[in-house]
Amino acid sequence: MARTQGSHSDITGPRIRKAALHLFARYGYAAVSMRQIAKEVGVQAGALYNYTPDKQSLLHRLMREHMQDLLAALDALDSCDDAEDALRQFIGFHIRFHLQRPDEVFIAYMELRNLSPENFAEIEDLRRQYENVLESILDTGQQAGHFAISDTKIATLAVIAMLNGVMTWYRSGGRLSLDEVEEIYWKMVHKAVTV
Amino acid sequence: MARTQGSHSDITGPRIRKAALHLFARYGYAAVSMRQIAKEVGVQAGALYNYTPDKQSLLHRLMREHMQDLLAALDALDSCDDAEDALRQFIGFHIRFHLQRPDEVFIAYMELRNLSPENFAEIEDLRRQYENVLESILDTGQQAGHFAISDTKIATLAVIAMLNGVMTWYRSGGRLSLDEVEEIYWKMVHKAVTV
DNA sequence: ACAGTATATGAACAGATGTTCATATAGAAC
DNA sequence: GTTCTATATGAACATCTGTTCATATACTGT
Repeated sequence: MARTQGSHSDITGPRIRKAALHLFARYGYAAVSMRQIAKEVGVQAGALYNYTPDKQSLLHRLMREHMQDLLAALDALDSCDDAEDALRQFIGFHIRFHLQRPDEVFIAYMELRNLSPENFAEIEDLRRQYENVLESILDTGQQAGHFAISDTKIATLAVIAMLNGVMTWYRSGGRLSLDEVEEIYWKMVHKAVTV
Repeated sequence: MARTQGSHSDITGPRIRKAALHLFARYGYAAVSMRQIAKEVGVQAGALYNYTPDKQSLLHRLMREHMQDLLAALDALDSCDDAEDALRQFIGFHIRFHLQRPDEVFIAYMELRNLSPENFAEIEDLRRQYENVLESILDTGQQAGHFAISDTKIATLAVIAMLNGVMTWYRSGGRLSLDEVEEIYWKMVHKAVTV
């Protein structure tokens, strides 16, 4: 056999990335073979190389696109003049965006060490950009006298780490609604950064 | 050749676990081969099987021993009557214990999905025990009227997630001393859980 | 209908994988 | 010194690894 009926790069390409995303998130990049990805797509392993130069690039692309989507979505929010409003908005955005993309989040977090040095540097830069947005919010509130934070750099990392914790336990249809989760975290974070 | 000079299970055993710990933390369980571990120890791959029935058991043992050490160390602390004292003590303990064992912590966190179902259940149980200690502290303080927490279960996970964030950025000899880090996190957590 | 291009197959590559085992030597006990 | 056991070797097993490539078929434009 050779080219199959209905085959199209517009279809196969996304399907490959979706399968890779799913498998990488579930078993880890190193534990997943190109043949497993191909099998999930319903294709032979060789066909994958029409869509990625190698396995590493497949991982890198998934992570890069995720981080770019994250930054674009954050950028699309209405801007808030008040730091407290901005912080609340950030918390809600972070929780909702990440809960909608559990696989991407998991990979972006767990597979950093499987990136080549150049690819790693690029992803780290995107991550830093995201953190900087929160840090600016905390800085602004601090200078306006609304917040009382010992160290805004650390507070930034602490808040993000805390919010990321949600991904490990939240299940939709569970005890708490998304609104409730958002409210609980907002209360905790707000108290933590306020005088 | 066969048995080598100076060979002893009391020496080789720990060296194998140390090498596995180091390599698993650095490259991930799936990405590390038995031959790599053997090479780091200075031995042939076959010799590893005098010390572990298989690769999976090697990972499991490392994780189990780490969690048991953690629980034992926590248990050895002086007990505090006051919930605020207990919380502060817990925060300091968590940060210091985990920073002393970065490889173990990393593995216990990242390699859960590479455990067999039975092994996973065992490690999860130990983790739960640890979380329960913090949850009791929060419950006690809540009932005594010192804390104002919407949901102690979530607050427990939030605090631990926040503290775990320290492992990703703290470097000894860096900008902040351990005492300073502890103080900053204590302030944030204390404010977050207080009225 | 035909030519050109896009997209797949499937075999092949060299090497790595976890694990087993017959065998050999080192150390311990008497 | 002899016997027994603990501890290693190194070859072998079948299978899997990422990647390449000649080839064949499906689609696209004329």
